[in-house]
Amino acid sequence: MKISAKGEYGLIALIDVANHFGSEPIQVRNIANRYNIPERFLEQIMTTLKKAGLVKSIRGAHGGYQLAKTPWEITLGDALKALEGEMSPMYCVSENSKEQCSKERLCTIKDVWEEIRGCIQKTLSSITLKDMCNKKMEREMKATHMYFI
Amino acid sequence: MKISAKGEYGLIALIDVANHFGSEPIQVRNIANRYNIPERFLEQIMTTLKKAGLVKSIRGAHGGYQLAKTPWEITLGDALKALEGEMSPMYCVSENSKEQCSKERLCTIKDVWEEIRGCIQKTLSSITLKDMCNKKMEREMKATHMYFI
DNA sequence: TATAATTCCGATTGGGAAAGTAGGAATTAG
DNA sequence: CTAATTCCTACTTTCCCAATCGGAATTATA
Repeated sequence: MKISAKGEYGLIALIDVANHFGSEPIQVRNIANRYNIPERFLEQIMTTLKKAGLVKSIRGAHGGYQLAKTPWEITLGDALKALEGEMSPMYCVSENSKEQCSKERLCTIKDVWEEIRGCIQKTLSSITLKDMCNKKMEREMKATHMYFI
Repeated sequence: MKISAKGEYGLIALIDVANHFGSEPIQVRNIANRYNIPERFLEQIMTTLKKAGLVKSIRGAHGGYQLAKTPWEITLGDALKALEGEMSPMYCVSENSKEQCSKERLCTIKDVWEEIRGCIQKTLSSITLKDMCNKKMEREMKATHMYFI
């Protein structure tokens, strides 16, 4: 029950792009170097994020990626749904579960999975990229003793 | 982010054993047949549950498995922890994460994983096998129109 | 005591997905 | 024109889950 490297890398990259919101596009190569992520792998992950409408790309020299929306319009839930599929512990409680489980009528466990899916989703959809950026800034200020006052 | 077949089968089996609490031991073969689980695979899973101290085994003819505690002393959290390892979305927030992540001091995502781990754990540790048995009985009564009154 | 029913132990296999690699096409700034 | 970049498609490699297998050890019972 762990998220994959794709999910982790993708989140890191997306937050990094969010941290540069409003400025020049960010290149895959830079992100990959900053966080020690295999470049060609991250390339593909960015494509996923683009298809999901979370980032937009600018091709050619000086190209790169930018957020497709504002940082407070994108939640971690959006991001992980694009990267990992819906964060649910069991297929039977995923949104796109086509075929209904044959044992559903007598299954007592499904309710549990449903509850867990719910609390995960609630948490993830309450946190925006903006929140993550803010938190990062706080952290860095503490780490470098750059307090206001 | 899905639980494995091992986790699912194991939970089903454990609940089944709980449903027979107080009576004769239940055989792997029977459980496997009842729920259409590969018998030899379930065998191994039961070993896992036994090592975790959730069931006890009786060897030889007329042997089988019984709960090692009462159904209200075992939570779904206990069971899944034995079967799947701790239910957390990321290694860095698992109890037994030996080596601390080198980027931890500046990592803003860990808090999120921690929160998710917490809510999953809270849910799972609040539900006992007894609860599952009760729920099952309710379901079956409804399904067969055996209402009291 | 022989037999059948079990759990127990260790090894092995097969498949599929995750993780990463690779080549080159298309696009664009300078 | 050139260098920097994304884009597209395919391939490889690695790993682990799921399942299978053979047989040993244990035990009730006929």
